[in-house]
Amino acid sequence: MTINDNKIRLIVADDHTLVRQGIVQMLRQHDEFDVICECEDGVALVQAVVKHNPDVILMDISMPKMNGLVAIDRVIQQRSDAKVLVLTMHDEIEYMVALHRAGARGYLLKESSTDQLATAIRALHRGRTFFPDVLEKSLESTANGRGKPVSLLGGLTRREREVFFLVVAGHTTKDIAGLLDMSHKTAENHRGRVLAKMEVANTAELIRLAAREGLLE
Amino acid sequence: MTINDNKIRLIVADDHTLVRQGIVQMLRQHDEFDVICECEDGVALVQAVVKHNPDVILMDISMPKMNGLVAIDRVIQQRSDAKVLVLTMHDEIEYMVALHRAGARGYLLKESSTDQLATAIRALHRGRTFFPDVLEKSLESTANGRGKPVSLLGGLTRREREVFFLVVAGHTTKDIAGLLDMSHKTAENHRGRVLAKMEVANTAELIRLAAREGLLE
DNA sequence: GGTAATATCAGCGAAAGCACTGATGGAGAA
DNA sequence: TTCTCCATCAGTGCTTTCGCTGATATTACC
Repeated sequence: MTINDNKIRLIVADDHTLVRQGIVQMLRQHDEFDVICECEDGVALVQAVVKHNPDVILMDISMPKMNGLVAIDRVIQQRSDAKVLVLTMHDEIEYMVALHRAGARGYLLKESSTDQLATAIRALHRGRTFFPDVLEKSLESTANGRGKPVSLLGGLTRREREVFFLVVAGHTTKDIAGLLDMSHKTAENHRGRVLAKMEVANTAELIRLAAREGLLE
Repeated sequence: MTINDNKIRLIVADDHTLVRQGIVQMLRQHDEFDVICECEDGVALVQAVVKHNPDVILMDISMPKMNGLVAIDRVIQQRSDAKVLVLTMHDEIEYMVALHRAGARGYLLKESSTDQLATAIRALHRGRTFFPDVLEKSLESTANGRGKPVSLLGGLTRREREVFFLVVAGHTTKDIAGLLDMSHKTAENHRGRVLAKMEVANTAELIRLAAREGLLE
C-alpha cells in the first residue's frame, strides 16, 4: 500500500456543518474517495488548498468570510489547475455562467443524487468538466452570438436598466412613464423586455431575483 | 408499546438529495435513531407522517410543491402531537416566530453540529422544545410587553401567513388557490388582507418588504 | 450606404391584481 | 348564548401586467 493508493483526494467546504458532515459521511462510503480536509469558510479553504493540494475541491458558494466567487478566484490563483466542483441550491443560469467564468470546472445542484455527485467528482478528476446541459447551450449561444451579456444588468440597455430599478422599487408602469417622461406603453415595453432578458415570469420573481443579487436598496 | 426496541423513529424531509442523504447517513451512525422514511417535498411528508406516525420529524422549510409553513400546518392537522424539528439556514427571528406559531417544536440551523442535532431530536422526543435563546427572549417579550407586534408576520392569521409566503415566492393567486386548495377568490381575499396589514400597495412592495426583513429564502 | 441596436409609440387581448361589498359557518371567548 | 375572529366563497368594477405584433426615428458602426 502506498500512501497514494490512487484514491481521489478531496476537500469539502461548506459553512453548514450538518450539510458538510453529511456529505463527507456519504463520500466516506465510497472507497475511491478520500476526504482529506473540511473547511467552514473561503479563507480556510484557500489555505487548505495550498497545504494539501487536493485532486478535487467540493464547495458551496454561499459561505461567510469570503464570497464563493472570490474564493474560487483565490483558489485558482494558488493552483491554476485546481478542480473546483461547486455545490449549490441555485439553478439560475446567471450563477452557472459566472462560476464557469470564475474557473469552476463543475456545477452540481444539491438536489442531485449521490451517484451524480460521484460521477461529477470522477469527471473533474479525469480533467473533464461537469455542467448541466442548460449551461452548455448557454455557453454556445454566448460564444456564437457576440460574447456579451452574462452579468444580470449587463444584458440590459440603458433605458431598460432605468426601468428595471423603478420596477423593483415598486412603481407601476404608469408611474415609471411619468418619472422617465415616456408613454406608458413604452414603459410597458421596456418592462416586458426586462422580464424576458432576466428570464422571469412576473414582477414578483424579478424582485426576488434582484434581492438575491443584492440589487435592492 | 414499542415493538422495535426503543429507537427514536424519524422522518427526514429535504428536497436537496445530497443534503438529505448526508444527514440520514449521519443519523444512521447513531444507534438510538431510526430513519424510517425520507421525503422530497411537503406533500410526500404529510402522507408519510400519516402512514408512519414517526416520533420526530426533521424538515427543511424551503421545499417545492408545498411551502414549509404550510407543510407544518398540514402535518399538525394530521397529528396534533407531531414533533416537528425544522432544519434551516436562516437565523432570522421572524422565521422562528412564524414557525413556532405554526406548531414547530424545534428549530435548528444547518450550521449546527451533529451533536446539537442529536440533542435537539432527543429533546423533542422527550416532549420538550428546542429553540435558540434569541427566540425564547422574543417570545417572552411578546408575552410581557403586550400589544407590540414584534413580528412582521405576527399580525397575520395562520392562513394569511401561508398565502404571504406563497405570494413572495412568486406565485399567482390562482397558483396559490391550487396549492392551498381554496377558491381563487379566497386566495385573493387573503392576499388583499396581507397587503393591507403590511401596509403596502402591491406585490412588488410586499416582496421588497419581505426581502428587507430577510424573509426570502 | 447598409446594417444593427436602441428608444420611442401604439394596439390588442388575455390574465392577474386590487378594492370594494356582502354572506355563511365554525371556534373560542366573554 | 351572544360576540368576535377566522376562513371561506362570491360578485362587481377597475387597473395593471404581460405577451405579441408592428411601426418610425436616431445613432453608430463597418
